[in-house]
Amino acid sequence: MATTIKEIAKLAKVSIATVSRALNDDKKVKSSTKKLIKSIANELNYNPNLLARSFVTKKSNIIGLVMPDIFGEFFMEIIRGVDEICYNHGYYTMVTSSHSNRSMVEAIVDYMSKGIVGGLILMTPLVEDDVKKTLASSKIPLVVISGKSELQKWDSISIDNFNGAYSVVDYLAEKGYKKIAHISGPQKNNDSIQRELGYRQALKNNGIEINKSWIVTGDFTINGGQAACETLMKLENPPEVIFASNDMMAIGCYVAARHLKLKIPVDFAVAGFDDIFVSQFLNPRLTSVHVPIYELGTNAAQILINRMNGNNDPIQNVKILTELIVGGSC
Amino acid sequence: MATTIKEIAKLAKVSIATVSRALNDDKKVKSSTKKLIKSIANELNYNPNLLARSFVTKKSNIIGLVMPDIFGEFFMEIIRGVDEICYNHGYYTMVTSSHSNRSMVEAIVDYMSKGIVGGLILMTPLVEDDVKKTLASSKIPLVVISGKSELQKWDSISIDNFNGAYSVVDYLAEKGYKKIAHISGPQKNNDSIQRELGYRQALKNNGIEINKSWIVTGDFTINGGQAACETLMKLENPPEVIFASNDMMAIGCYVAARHLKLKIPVDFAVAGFDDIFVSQFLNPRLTSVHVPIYELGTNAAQILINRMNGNNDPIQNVKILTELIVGGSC
DNA sequence: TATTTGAATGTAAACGTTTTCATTGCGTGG
DNA sequence: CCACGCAATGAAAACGTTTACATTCAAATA
Repeated sequence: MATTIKEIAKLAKVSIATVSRALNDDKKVKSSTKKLIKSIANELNYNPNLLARSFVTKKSNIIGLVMPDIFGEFFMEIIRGVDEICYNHGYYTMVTSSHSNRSMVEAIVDYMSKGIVGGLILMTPLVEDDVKKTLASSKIPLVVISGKSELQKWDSISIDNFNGAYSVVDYLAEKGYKKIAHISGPQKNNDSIQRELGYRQALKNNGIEINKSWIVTGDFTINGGQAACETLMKLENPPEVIFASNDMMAIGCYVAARHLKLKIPVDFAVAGFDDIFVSQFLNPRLTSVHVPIYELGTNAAQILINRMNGNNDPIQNVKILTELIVGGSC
Repeated sequence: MATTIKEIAKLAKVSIATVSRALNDDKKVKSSTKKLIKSIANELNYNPNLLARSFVTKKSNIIGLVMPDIFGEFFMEIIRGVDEICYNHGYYTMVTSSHSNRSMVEAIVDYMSKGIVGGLILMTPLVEDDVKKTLASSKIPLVVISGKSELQKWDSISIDNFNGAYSVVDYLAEKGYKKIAHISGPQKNNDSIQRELGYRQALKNNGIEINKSWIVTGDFTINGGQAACETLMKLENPPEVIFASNDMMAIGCYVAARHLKLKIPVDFAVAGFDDIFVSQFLNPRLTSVHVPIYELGTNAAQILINRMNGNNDPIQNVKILTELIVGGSC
C-alpha cells in the first residue's frame, strides 16, 4: 500500500503532526527537520492521500463542471479551458451532463451533496427558477456560465451576445442589405434572446423596419435551420440575407440552398453566430461571430478557484467579447 | 452542515452500525428497522459523504480519464461515452490531459497516486515504454483506448484501423482507380501505422504495385494534409486519388485543391478516415471511414466498471468495427 | 536566580463511514 | 429446563490527515 505520514514520522523520529506540518510548509517547523522530513518523503515516494485530507479539512480541490449536454465543440472547449486552469492550480476537473433523463437540478444536487467537489461550474444557457433555488442553498462556491449575467447573485461569465449579433447585422445593413431575416434559437434560451435583441436593435439603428414574417424560430440544429430557411425562401417576399442565431442553423441554410437549387451568396446570403470549426470549411466560408469559448472555461475556473481560496471580492459578472468574422457567405 | 448517520442513529434509537447496514441493504437488519431508518434518512435528506466512504473502503467510484489532449470531437465523444456509462452506474468522471508540458506518465501517476480515482481509462494512440512501466505498477484497474490492442497486458479497446483502411482502399480499387496515394499520420502513431498496413494490403490484394513516391508522411493536421497533397499533385506522375489517414488531412487536400485550382473529384479524388462531423458538409461530401467513437468511450467505461466491481475474467481486447461512408469525393 | 517568553515538537481528538468482533435475547431440540 | 444456534444489534477500531491544545526546553528578561 502507499506510504503514509506515519512511516515518515517513524523514520524521521518525530510525530506525525510534525510531518504534516513540515510537508505543508508550516513556519513553526525547524528548517533542518523540515529538510529531513521532506527528503524522506521524497525517498519513499510519498503522496498525500487526498481523500483523507479533503475529508478532514472539508475542502476538496475537485471542481465539478455540470453541463446540459456533452456534445460538440462548444462544450469541448469549455472543458479544455477549465481543465487547463485546474491543472495549473493543482485542482481536478469532474464533468457531467444532465443526461436527458435527469434535470439540471438533480445533476447539481448530486455534485453538491456528496462532498466530493469543492466548487461548481454550471454551464447552462438558461438558469431556471428551480435551479436558482438549488444554487441559492449551495454551501460551496459556484460560477455560472450562462447566456445572460445573473447579476448580483453569483459570479458569472457570459458571451456578449447582444453586441455580437448587433455587429453582424450592422455589417449586413452597411453592406446595403435591406431585407434581413433572422432565425432565432429556442424561445427561452438566453443566448437566443440576447441575439435577437441585438438583431432588432441593429435594424432599428439602421432605419430598417422589422418585418415579423422574417423572424422565424429555430432550435439551434441543422434540421431546424434548414426548415426555417425553406420557410423563409418560400415567402412571397423572401429576404436577401438570413442571420441565423447559431452556425448550426446557418449550415442548415446551406443544406436548404442545395435543396432549393439556390446559390449562396448570389440568390440569398447567410450569416451565423459562434464561428464553429466547421464554418471555415463551408463553401463559401460562413460569415459569423467568433466566440472565444475556451476563455469562457478558463475565466470560470479562475474565478472559482479564487473563491475556493477565500477570495471575498464582490460578485463578478464577466462578459466575453466577440469578434466578427467575415466570409464569402454575404 | 450535512446530516450524518449519527443523527439518524439518534432519531432511530439504534447504533450507527445499524444505520450503516440498513442503508447499505444488509440482510441482517430487521426489515422493520430498515424501513424506519430509511424513512428517517429520507426525511433528513441524508446523503452519504462519499469522501468518508471512499476513505474507509479504499475504493473510489471516480473514474479518471487521461487523454493526450482535450480537443476536437474525437475526445469529446470519448468523454460523452464514458460519462454516460459512469452516470448510469453511479460513478463519476474526472478528466485531464497531459497538458503539453507534462508527460502522459506524470498525468497518470498523478491520478493513480492521490487515492482519488478508483479506476483509470487511458486514451492514447501510442503506449510508450515508460507508460507501460507505469501502468504495470498500477494498483487500480485500468483500460486502454489505443490505436492497437496491447494484448495480454490490459483490457483495451481499439479501432479496427487495418480493416477500415483496407475497406476504403479496396473500394477505390474496385472503382477502377489504379494510382492510389496515401498520406500517412505521424510515424509512431499506432492508428497511422495500422491504417497504412491496411492500405498496403488492399493494394496488394488488388494486384496494384506500391509506388513509394505516392506514400507521404503527414501529421494529422489540415496544414500537413495540404502540404502533402501539394507534394503529390506536383509529381511528374501524380496519383488519381489520395487516401488520407484522417479526415483532417483530407480537408487539407480540399484546401490544396482550391489553391491548385483543381476540382475534386474530377482532377483528383480524396478519401479520409474518421468521418468527423465536418466531413458531411464538405463539398463534395468526403468519402471516409466512420468510427463509432462514442462506443469506444462506453465500452471502455463498462469494462472498467466491471473490473472495479471485482470482475476477474481474462483480459479483453475489444476491436471496434468501422463503416465505409461513400461520398462524392471519389 | 526566578520567571517569562516563545520556538519546536508532541498528544490526541476529530472527521463520517464501514466492518470485525462481541453481545443480547429468543426460539428450538434434546 | 438446559444448551445451542441464530437473528439482530451494539461497541469500538480503523482509515490518513489536520489541528487545537499541551508540553518541553532554552533563551531572555527582571
